[in-house]
Amino acid sequence: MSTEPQVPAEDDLPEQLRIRREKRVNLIDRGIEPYPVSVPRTHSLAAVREKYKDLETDTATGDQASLVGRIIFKRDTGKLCFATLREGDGTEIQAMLSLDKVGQEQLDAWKSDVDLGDIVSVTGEIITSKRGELSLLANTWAMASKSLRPLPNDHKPMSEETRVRMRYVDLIVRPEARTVARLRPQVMRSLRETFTSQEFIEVETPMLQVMHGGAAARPFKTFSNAYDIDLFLRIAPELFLKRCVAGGLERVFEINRNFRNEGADSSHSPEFAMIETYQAFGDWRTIADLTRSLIQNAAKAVSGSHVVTHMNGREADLGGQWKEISLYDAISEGVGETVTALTPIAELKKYATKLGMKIDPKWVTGKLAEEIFEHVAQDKLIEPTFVMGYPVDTSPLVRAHREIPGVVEKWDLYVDGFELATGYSELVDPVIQRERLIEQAELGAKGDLEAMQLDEDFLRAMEFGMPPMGGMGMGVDRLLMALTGLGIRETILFPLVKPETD
RNA sequence: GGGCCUAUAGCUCAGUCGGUAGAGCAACGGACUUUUAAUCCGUGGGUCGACGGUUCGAGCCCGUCUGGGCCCA
Repeated sequence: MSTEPQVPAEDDLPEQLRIRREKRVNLIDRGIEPYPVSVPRTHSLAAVREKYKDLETDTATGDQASLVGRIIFKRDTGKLCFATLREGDGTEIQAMLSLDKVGQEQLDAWKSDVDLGDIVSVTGEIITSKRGELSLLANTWAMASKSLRPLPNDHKPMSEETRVRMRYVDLIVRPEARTVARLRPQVMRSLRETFTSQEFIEVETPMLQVMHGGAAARPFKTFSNAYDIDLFLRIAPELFLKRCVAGGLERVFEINRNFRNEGADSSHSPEFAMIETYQAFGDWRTIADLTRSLIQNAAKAVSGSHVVTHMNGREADLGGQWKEISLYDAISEGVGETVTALTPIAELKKYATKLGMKIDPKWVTGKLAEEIFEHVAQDKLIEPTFVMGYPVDTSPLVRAHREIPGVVEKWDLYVDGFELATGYSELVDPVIQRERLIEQAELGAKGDLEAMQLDEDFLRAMEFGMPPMGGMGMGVDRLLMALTGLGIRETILFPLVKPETD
């Protein structure tokens, strides 16, 4: 079965598709190339807009230009035709074709050959119209690329499914889609600049891994013919970045794709871009400072200040020092009793039941505590908030808290109610690390599909001596969400969608 | 995994009580030398997601499946 869109036999085509195909054939029959190798273009539309921005109404400049753009608006009248050309950055300029400039033959051809969505080249004089619109008054025109499909209605937004399945059309018709597409590289550049300014170096570690580790998640599995072994698409780069730090690359980061074989919804995608970074001789506090500067600099890069404006108009202030709360204090407040990492699971279950939560019997004590926290507090975590101090049994790669028993030096950063980043004082004791990973392997043997595997090579690296370090992971797509207020499928150009079926 | 909503023209959507399928934009033919979602006259365009069932008759009711969305676990 092909996943290509099926084009039915010619005579079965919907009317509008059939007519456009006939127009293409008609062009060829008249010796006109519908897809020429090149067309005249002397200026970008943006350059013309910039140069003539102060031109008064109804002015003829005498300046000649050849402009190219996609027709997004077209109005044919008897002897004077108007069309709006749009180029990639969204800049638009009007083209005007009048009988006395282009002649009857070219005017008729324009009316019959050109449709909304076609890409055309027009050559003529830069003018402003009687209504003040900056325009090119054509002497001649040429087809640059004939569109065989009608553009969607410009005045009604496309459904979300159509936008995602046909992002190219979304980009043509919706300025916000192009804005978001350009926002991502701005953020990426800002992140790399912040890292570089603090002497972090970017490394690239394997995406195909012999064993999956570094996070609790189900992996995608694949197979190497050459090595005759199963491979996993990585769920996290953590264990390789720590190998780098062991080797003396003291400050490293990686921005790249992770893959998790789990559900997809408005904040989860099976493949997603992730930042991970490790700083030798740092800890969870220094890495929190780094995280804040990464996010605040990104906000400044896209909006000019630490206050970002979401697509729905809401303003979010990401500036200043951020609030810190203790996980167990928040739980205690939520249930009205003192809860610590040492509170027995039976008591936690009692509190959870009283809150009306459904309890998964597979949850360990720490997992239950985290679930209670999310239940009582997540909705309140709108302004940026570091949630400090997580249970040890859900965090096998984190160092024990230097004061609080049963707790590790781990924070989660929440913004707009979702988890944006997580940071640790990393566990570097190879003996304790081995014990924790063996516990994970036992969970895996018992059927926990998210448990980590025992990575002997990683442990060997740690046994050579890893410096104390802080580490952090942050979802790039989620950072985009925090900066724009959009859902994850809007921040990813081509999110995974199930194939269309006929 | 469970619940609810949803699928109709190229796009966005209506469709009442089960009785010949509708609108706007888009398209096609015509008029118009300053239009900005122009206006005016005329025209065409549908396997109503798929498969079954009930019925004299199904876009509508029932079942199954597929895609999409939301909520819950």
